[in-house]
Amino acid sequence: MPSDAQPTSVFAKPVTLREVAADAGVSVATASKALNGQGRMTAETRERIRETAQRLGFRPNGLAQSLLRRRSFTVGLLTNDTYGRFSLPVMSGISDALVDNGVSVFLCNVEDDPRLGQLHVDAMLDKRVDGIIATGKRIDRHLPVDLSNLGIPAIYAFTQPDPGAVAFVSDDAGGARLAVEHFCRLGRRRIAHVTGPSSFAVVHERARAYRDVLTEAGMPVIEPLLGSWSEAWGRDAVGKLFDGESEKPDAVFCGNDQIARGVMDALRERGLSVPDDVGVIGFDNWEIVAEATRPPLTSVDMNLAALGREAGLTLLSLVGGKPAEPGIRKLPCRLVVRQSCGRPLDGLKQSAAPMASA
Amino acid sequence: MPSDAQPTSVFAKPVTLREVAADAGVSVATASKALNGQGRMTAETRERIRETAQRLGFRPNGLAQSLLRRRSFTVGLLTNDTYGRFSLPVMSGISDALVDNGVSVFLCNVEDDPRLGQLHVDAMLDKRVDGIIATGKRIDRHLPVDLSNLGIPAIYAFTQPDPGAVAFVSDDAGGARLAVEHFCRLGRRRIAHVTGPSSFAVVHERARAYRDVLTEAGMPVIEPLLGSWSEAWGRDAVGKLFDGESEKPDAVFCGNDQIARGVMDALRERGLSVPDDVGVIGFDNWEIVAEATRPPLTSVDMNLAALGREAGLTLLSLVGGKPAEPGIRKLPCRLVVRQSCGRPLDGLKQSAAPMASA
DNA sequence: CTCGTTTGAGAAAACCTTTTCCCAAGCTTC
DNA sequence: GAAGCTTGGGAAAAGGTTTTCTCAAACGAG
Repeated sequence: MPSDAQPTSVFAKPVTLREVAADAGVSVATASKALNGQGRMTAETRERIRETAQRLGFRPNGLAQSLLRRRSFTVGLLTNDTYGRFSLPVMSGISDALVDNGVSVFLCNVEDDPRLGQLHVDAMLDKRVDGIIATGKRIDRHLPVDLSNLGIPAIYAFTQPDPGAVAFVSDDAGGARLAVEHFCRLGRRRIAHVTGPSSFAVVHERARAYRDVLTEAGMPVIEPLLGSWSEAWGRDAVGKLFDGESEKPDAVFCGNDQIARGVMDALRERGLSVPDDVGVIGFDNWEIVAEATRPPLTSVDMNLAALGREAGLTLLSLVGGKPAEPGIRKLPCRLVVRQSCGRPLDGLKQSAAPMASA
Repeated sequence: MPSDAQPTSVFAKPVTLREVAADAGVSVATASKALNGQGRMTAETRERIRETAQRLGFRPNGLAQSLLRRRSFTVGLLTNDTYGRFSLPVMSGISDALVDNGVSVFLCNVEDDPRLGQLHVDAMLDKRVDGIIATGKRIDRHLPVDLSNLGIPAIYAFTQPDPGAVAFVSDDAGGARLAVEHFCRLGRRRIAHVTGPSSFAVVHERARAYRDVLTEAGMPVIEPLLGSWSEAWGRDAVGKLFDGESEKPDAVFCGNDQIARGVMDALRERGLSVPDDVGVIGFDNWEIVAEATRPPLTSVDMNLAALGREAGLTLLSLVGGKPAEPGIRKLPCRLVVRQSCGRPLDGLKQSAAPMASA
């Protein structure tokens, strides 16, 4: 004896406002107003309609609403970051910021294929997204799409923007300062920098900050070692830093967590202790890597979720008609301290004496 | 002197079919038919309308179309996989399969929060998605959402389905067989298995396959070592396997790539060579890990993109009204051979002689 | 020359909701 | 008792497209 109160059978046709109105014995106009708290009517009528809607499982058709409001409550997110290492936190931030406003996000991976990019942008335009956010895996490359004359707002997050657009990126120089200054405060005297290839803009930005901090502090600058973003390069770099005749570093600031991991592995294989002999700091705070190193890796976090949130909110206000200052906004990084950078060398070990054991 | 052919100024209101029709001097009905290749009219009329639409930059309003067709060409993807390690390949497969049909994907991270799950499901329902796909980070846990009486088709991909639903998962037992049989073919005689915690169903499934293959081959079974999914556990497990008095393994099949990495690191630290002394195979084929190990890691790939593609296509046919057999479909894994498992021991080293160096 | 058929194109309904305008009934006020 | 106001609610347009009917003109056959 099934209760027939709930008409929700599998694949039932959604119930419309018209049906609710009919059931409650009013017009669709009145029903609409009742459910939206608009118009004037007796409390009794309003309640009866509400109840009917509830009972029937009415749910307003978003497509019809969107059509009328000329607003789909939908945004598109384009990315070329296959692993989602950067995009996913950004996505998550965007989604967080928008879900409360009833806005959903289309995620589209465009690889580096302009055809695919066009395909997805067209699909978004057809679906009348309210705006588009572009994100990527590096700040200095443009996605293979043209978002400049779409008729809807576009925002760039962690990827190279069009000129005149609004963009949010991480403050890489600031992040690098955070790391190097932390080493300084901890009493490290010879700080090296191992980073990625010269073709990345952030490599130069961070290297410059590295130099600046050390120069300001009157400490020796070791020419940054440029290579690839891999563990293998991190291991190689340790050879270059520790094999020569010159004085050995007591700290290494790495361009990403994978390099840091390589550095740490190589140091251990040489019998050097991290953090006692050499402190290590990474970049990206990719937890899956940072928490697997021995000891866990101190790393610069780019606050990508916050960046995504900002981007989402800004897009929303753009959609709402409020103009936004075009240009690139750099959002601060933060240092996530774990154990690879060591604790303050207080008294115990005040002079610059790297390589205690070995 | 700007060319005034293109009316596409920034934030221009989209041009409608009505405007195209007016400009071409026909009715909207005719215009619609002309652009869709429907109806009958002179080739001249059709061409003129097409050209007008082109010139005006007309793009049919998908919302209006969806409203009429009762089909939004949109699907929702729910996941709780924060790192996207499993979800992203699935997502990519789904997207690949659907983009050609003009279908876009809403991605929603529901964490493990029922409130968030409900929120996102409601948003999808409001937006009239044609169907929903649930995916996750493990096969034996259900997402914190109820997809059973939504009135639209739901499919499960790489996550625990509702009873009676359609689901696609990886064939973990098959994947394990692939790995162990590969070791057998390569001539390894003592194959160990280091895997994750007992609370995961796949741990038992794979362990069983491991036992079965060895038993069938008349080879010794070492009781599988259950621990966590971490590198640290992989390193510990090497201690357990190689410290005792019993005969040492010459191969280790690991439950994921991180464990495999830990195993390889520990073996190297003991002076054992991979693959010469001990072969190692991982699971997941997480390239970022598998390609960073020394040497690169042979690993079982669950073909998640293909799984996503299947799920997408099946959902599409469900949406189209074709019924699908409910139940769980296991999709085959494949072995990605790199260097950690070694090459066939041909002649050179036919007897079982592990631990050559040490 | 007339009847029937084909051709080209338009009118209108449908999809579902929101909002503006309008109207009738009841009430107050003088 | 009439004029004006308030109250409760409905009719209709709007949003943009597709599709089914309908219709007039042109054409062919007898």
